[in-house]
Amino acid sequence: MAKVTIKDVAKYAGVSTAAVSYVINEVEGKVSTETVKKITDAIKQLNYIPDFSARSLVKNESKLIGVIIPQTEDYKQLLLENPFYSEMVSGVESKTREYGYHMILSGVDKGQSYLDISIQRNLDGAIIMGIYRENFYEELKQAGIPIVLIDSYINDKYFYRVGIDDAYGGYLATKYLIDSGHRNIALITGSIKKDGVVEKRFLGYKKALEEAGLFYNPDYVFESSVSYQHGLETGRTLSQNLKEITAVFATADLIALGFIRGVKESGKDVPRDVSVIGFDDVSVAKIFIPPLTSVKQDIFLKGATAVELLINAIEAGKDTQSREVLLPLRIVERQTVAKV
Amino acid sequence: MAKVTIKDVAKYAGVSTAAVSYVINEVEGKVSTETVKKITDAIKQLNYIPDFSARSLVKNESKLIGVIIPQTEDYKQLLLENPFYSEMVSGVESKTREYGYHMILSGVDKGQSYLDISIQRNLDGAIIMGIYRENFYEELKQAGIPIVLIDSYINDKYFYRVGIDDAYGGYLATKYLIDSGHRNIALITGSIKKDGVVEKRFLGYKKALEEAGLFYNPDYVFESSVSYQHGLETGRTLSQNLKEITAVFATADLIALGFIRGVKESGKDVPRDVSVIGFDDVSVAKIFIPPLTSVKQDIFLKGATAVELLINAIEAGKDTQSREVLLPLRIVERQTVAKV
DNA sequence: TGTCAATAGTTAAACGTTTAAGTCTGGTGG
DNA sequence: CCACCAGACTTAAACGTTTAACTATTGACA
Repeated sequence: MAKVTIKDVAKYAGVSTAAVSYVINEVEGKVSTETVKKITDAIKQLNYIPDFSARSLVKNESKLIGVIIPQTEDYKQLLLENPFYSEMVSGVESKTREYGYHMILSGVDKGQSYLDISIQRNLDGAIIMGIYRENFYEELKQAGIPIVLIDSYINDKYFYRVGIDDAYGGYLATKYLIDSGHRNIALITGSIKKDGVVEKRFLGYKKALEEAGLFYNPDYVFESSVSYQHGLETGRTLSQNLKEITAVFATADLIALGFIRGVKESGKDVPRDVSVIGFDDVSVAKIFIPPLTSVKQDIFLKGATAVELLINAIEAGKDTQSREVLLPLRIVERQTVAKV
Repeated sequence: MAKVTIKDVAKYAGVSTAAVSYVINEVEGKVSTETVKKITDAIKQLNYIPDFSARSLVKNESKLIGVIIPQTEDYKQLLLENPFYSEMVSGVESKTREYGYHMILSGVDKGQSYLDISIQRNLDGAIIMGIYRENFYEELKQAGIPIVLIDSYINDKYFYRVGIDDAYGGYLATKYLIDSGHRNIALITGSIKKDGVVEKRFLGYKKALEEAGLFYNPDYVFESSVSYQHGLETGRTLSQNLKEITAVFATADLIALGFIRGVKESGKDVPRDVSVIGFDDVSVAKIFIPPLTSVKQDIFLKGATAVELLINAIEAGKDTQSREVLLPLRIVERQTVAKV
């Protein structure tokens, strides 16, 4: 069954391919209403569906956007097991489809530049989640397409950005613990890199302590990777000698969950022996036992918003309203922090 | 910065575009080694990257595969929050990239046929996860491309399939509970549809009971949706009057997790008051408290295997070895079932 | 010396669209 | 009645590749 092309439609309707193209693209005043009818009928009859590759070639637009999410260290596997990313991708797909685009979800191979796929596929735009090596962004600009960065503090006007106020989030979490009566609050966190999301949260933590007249104790920060494993390990060690620490702010829910597990393994309890607050409010946070108190951000919306920014930029050209949107944050109280 | 095309390369190297094309496609014996060198140099110099749209047009292959996963009932959102699907997608992406393909991840809109995107994008193949309405498959066949179905019992030789032996899995789970000394075993499950995955697991459950000389009691099966919510609710109601039930087989981890939560809410404990075994061994199962005993399948591998089957079919044409692969299953013992 | 074949290229059509430029056919206004 | 124009189309080039068919050169061999 050979592919039905615009030529078949033209022949069937007894017109030129140009006429057909005009009605597909709804060009005004080029073809009379009766001919339009003939053509739309033919399209229906033959079940014609345009070929985006061919269109892409001449119009230089593909209705395709690229989405990259971080990978494991061996570059083999997307961090899609992390609910944070999968929820975000879900938001992206939803809006993408709503706008009549499709999305290519991909990681980037070791040596490869993201530029490659952008050119190969003629991407109209791209959404990048998370942080990459510095010159990655320079490569990206070469592509010459609109790009939105999610959760990045890269200060470059070329990029559109959607994120949250991470410093405020860190502040919020810490203040919540302080307001609950805690004084000695540990921080369990991924690696604190200059201008990274994690650093901002850390800064918020410090600010809240300071504001409350509390002493910032570097011994209270446990810095490693943002992973369940890191939480688990510090939960284990920390609960051996809990000394004066009564509460913990984990800069990601996954860390918090690991921590709680580590604590429980050691026979202690959350929140009886130590309180925990997480960050992100990933979907598992609420089904966990005990349900995790966390700084909630709307992850699905984050993905969806990125698409809106992007498609605005693609279609409106330069004159898009905002280059940056910050989504709201709020504490959701569940059962992992005790009032003292 | 205009796009660099094969013509630019040809001009730069002082040859025809055909020659360039031959070296890109590594056609043997068409161009001399020295000319190859000239051309590859030119490609490097100009940083030329082929345009897949153009290639797709003439070769009628896009190096693009489509991946559809189920959606929420309003068709707005992918079931990507469900770790089962996100892990599988991760497996798909990994292998896809390894083979030099890209993947379009998409849901299907209400009225739309999946055929549309297949034709629009010239997909080389597709992977369908989960179950859809019956005539969906008929539409799919129209596309004329290889398609692999994951977790489907559709009996149609057109499709490639990867799955597990669900009946065996159900049997395994139930037998494990029986071997642990349980006699009155409830089943909490999504809706049991003819030839669905869930029905097979149910059948396995019955078989294990039978084999052990136990009475199958229809009052012990709680059938609704495969969701955390369903588990939660039956956990709540069931723990009110636990009468003689001592163990529960949930046909999905998410259900099991909800159930445990419901039980705990009512002041009872797992596995003290009731044992629970899940199915799938989703990544959260092991980080849950208590860690969930479950029938493990390798979800990532499932996605990856689907890609391998698919790309074999695409590239080898008809003569691919197997049209169907069943992945192994095994119990992973954790802390939710008690020996009595 | 003439024939043939192998090697190393080139030419040009084709893939399925879009779109600027061209053509034809009736009007309409002067 | 002529010039002009608007409306409704068609023609054909272009987008960036691939590839079948062709050409030109060289060399081997009878």
